[in-house]
Formats: sequence, structure tokens, C-alpha cells
Amino acid sequence: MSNLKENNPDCTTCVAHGHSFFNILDKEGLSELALHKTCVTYKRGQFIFNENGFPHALYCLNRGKVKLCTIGVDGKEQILRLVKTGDILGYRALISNERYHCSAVAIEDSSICVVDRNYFLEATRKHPQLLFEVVRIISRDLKTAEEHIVSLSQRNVRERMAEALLFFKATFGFLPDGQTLNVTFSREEIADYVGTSTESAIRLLSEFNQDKIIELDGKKIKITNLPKLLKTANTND
Amino acid sequence: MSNLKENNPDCTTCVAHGHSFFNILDKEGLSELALHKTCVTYKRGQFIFNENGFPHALYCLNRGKVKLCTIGVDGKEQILRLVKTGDILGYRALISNERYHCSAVAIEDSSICVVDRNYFLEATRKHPQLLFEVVRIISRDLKTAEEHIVSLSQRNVRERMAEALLFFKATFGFLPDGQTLNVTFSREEIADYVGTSTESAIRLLSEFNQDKIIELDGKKIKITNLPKLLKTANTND
DNA sequence: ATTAAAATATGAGTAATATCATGTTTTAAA
DNA sequence: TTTAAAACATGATATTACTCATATTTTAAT
Repeated sequence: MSNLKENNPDCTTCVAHGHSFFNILDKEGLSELALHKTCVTYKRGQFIFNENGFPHALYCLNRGKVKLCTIGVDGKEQILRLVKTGDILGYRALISNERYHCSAVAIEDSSICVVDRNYFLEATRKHPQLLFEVVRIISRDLKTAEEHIVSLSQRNVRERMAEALLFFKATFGFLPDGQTLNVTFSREEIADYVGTSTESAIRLLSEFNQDKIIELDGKKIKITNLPKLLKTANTND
Repeated sequence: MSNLKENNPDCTTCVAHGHSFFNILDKEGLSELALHKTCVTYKRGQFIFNENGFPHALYCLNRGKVKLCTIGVDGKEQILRLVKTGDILGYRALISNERYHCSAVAIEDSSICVVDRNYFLEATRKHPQLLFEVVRIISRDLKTAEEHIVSLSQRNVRERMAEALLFFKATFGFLPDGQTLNVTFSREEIADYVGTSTESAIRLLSEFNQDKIIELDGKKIKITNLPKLLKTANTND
């Protein structure tokens, strides 16, 4: 299956929305960038890059949602990070000149700007701001990952499930109704993030439903009692 | 208790050993660095910096060993990273201009170079290599953290304990006998890294001992059957 | 529209691991 | 050197969470 190339000559649209990684660049920088990128669309489930592959580009999510995941024990998937509009992906391996240690998969139909590797690395030399911004992002990811480590080490599955729902909310927010999570996952994917079995994930969501913390409608999850969810997570954020 | 300031005028010693972060700098860069750093010694158990504090310096471990840890649920400590000679610490918060999200504690008597914050940030502008090196290190930490996440999500306590011993070996190596780990931890600290209870950690180490995988002598751990330990960890590295 | 496959749901049994209790050894302080 | 505290060790029990089994619902393909 070949991906569509969209006609998206520059990053003005994204930058105008104020949520693009390339916000930092001035007008001149942006138009130069435009010469070295193409916009590609991916259907839900398609891979943007693959674990163990070498990075050839920096990706910037224009529209859609992406998960970064890796295959662990016995083929079990682990979701490591979630990517929302305006976020970049593939920077860690690119900037440190390593293979990818996880794969990027579109969790809904997505449109992604692909910035040539060499151009980007050159640009970080010309615009040190860009490099500092990458450092800031990797630092944030490291902090998030280490918070996840503490959670996995010290919290039970119920607390981690509550945390996961709060994390999904923090990342993608709500639909206009102000309660329904603006993202859907299969129960298995949720289990893969929480670090539990699919059955346990299903059971816990049903329990949260019975406890009037959430409401379930297929894959849609509505958080009807946020204070109680926060209490269930037993955390400060 | 006040810390001793050692007379260590430049990084030549460390750099000569080929394991200092500041290897990258040329002679001129090193002597400039020397003007902006002091060397401080810490006794075992002393804090180099504290969770939630603001970074005022970059630290470079000259001699000794350090753990980065955070206080999680109910005051339980979580060991997040281990620092060996030549490694820097405190870079994440410093470079991304945030508070520390973990504390640094000497796990044995240590000697640490303290590089002034402003000088270091300035130096990263003058020597972009330095910034790229920090990126490389944070990237490695992120990868390590995410591998730990997969392990905590998908492996049982026995496998994680075997992994932990292999990690201690990979970080600090062996004593000259080629079998005894060149680092000692309390059983509680090991439990805090593995993400289990102290009793379970004690029990598992006893089991490994009975299974002739390791030999215990107080806090000293001798790996007597590395192939069997690798098999127990059930991992590829 | 029909059908097969995948996802969701739930119960029952089991295994892994935590907790509690208690005793011993080691360490550090007076 | 003595003594108290901390660390280590191990058994018994409790709890959590996984696995297996089976049924239902949803999704996607024909």
C-alpha cells in the first residue's frame, strides 16, 4: 500500500496553530525547511518506522495520533509513548545516531511531515535553538519514562489503570462534551500500556464503570467522576 | 557536615583515563573548564542534589559511585539510574531548565567535580559537541528507562532480579577476581531497583545462591554461573 | 446480508508475590 | 566492648493478578 503525499508546501498551518515543533524557526527558516520535507498520510495501523531500523528522517505529526511501541516478551507489545498533533517523532535515534528502539504506528489516520535527516542535522547546527528544543523534549520523555518506572514498581494494577486514563486525558484531552477521551484504544492496547493482562484491563474498566468513575460505550471512555479517578490513581498529578 | 574540597586543578587525570565526559574538549577548553569547577568529596549516603531542587551546577563523578533515586509511594525509594566514574549527573534538569525529579546520593565515598551552571550552558554554545554529547547521554538514558519499563511490565520478579544483577555488572563490572560485583547494595536497595518487596529480594538472592548461580558473602555478590544467570534473565543482552 | 474472526466480557481456579511474624546476624554507636 | 538498631533471613498466610475456559458482542471481509 503506497501512502499519499499531500500538497502541504510549508509548516505555516501547523505553526499558526501554535503547536508545531518548528514554531522556533523564523519565516526564512520555515521556507527553507519546506524545501526538505514532504507530507505523507498513514492509515490507522500503518508503521511510520520500525524498531531496529535506521532513521532517515525526522517526523512531525500534522494530523492524527501515533503510538511508539516495542515488542517485548513473547511478542507482547509495550506502548512506550503517545504522540499528538505538533509533536515530533523519531528524534531520539536520529539525533543520537542509533537504530530505533521502538516502532511508530498510526493509531488513527494521520498526516505526517517527513523532514530529511541530513537537512535536519544541518539545521540543528545552524539553529542551536532547534537542538535545545530536542534536548528539552527528550528530557521530558525521560522524566515521564522514569515516573512510569516508579508507577510500575510501586503501584498496583488498579492504580496504574487510573493513571493510564489520566495520562490519555493529559495527552489527547476530551471531545467537545468535556468528558469523553479524545482517543480510543483496544482493551489490549490499554493493557499493554498499563503492564497487565488484557483480561485484567477489561475487568478493571468494568469495575470503574460499576463504581461510576467512568462510562463505557464500546471503545469510547467517558470520565464521569474525575475526582474519584484521581483518588483511585492515588497520585498527585 | 561540610564537604572537603580537593585540590584537583584540571580534568587531565580523568581525561587521561579516557572515561570523562569532558574528553571532547581540547586542551584549551579543559583549562578554561578548570577555572569554573571545584572538586568536592561526599561520604557514603550524602546527597549531591535533591529532588525538587533547582540545578545550579553540572556534576562529574571523579571517584566513587552514585545512585539517582526518587521517593515514590509511601516513602518507598526507587532507584532510577546508577552513575559510575567519568559519568556526569544533573544534566537533565540543568539543560532543560527544570527542577530535579530525582535525588543523587553517594553509594560509596565519592569525589565529584562541580561545574558552574552558567559556565556550562555557555560552554555548550561555544562547543556544540558538548551539547550533542549531552543529547547522546540523555538518549541512552531514555532508551534504558524504556527497556526497564518493558521489563517491569512483562517480566516476573525472578527474571527482573537476574536482569538487575546483570545491570549492576554492566555498570560497575567485577572486582579483580572476575566474579564479584564491584558494587554493594543493601537488599532493600536491590528491591527498590527491581520493583519488589525487600523480603522477595532476599528470598530470590537466597534461591540464586542455592541454585549455584551466585554466591553471597554479606553484601558481596559473586556471579559464579553467568550463563545460568543470563538464562534466568531470559533476555538477549 | 452473511459469516468468520476478532474483541469484549466474566467466572473459576491457580500461581506469583506481598505482607506479617519472628528469629538471627551484622553494623554502628555509645 | 557492650548494646541498640538496622539489616538479613525464613516460614506462614493473605492477596493480587494471571491464566484458562467459555460466552457474547462487535468488527470486518466476502
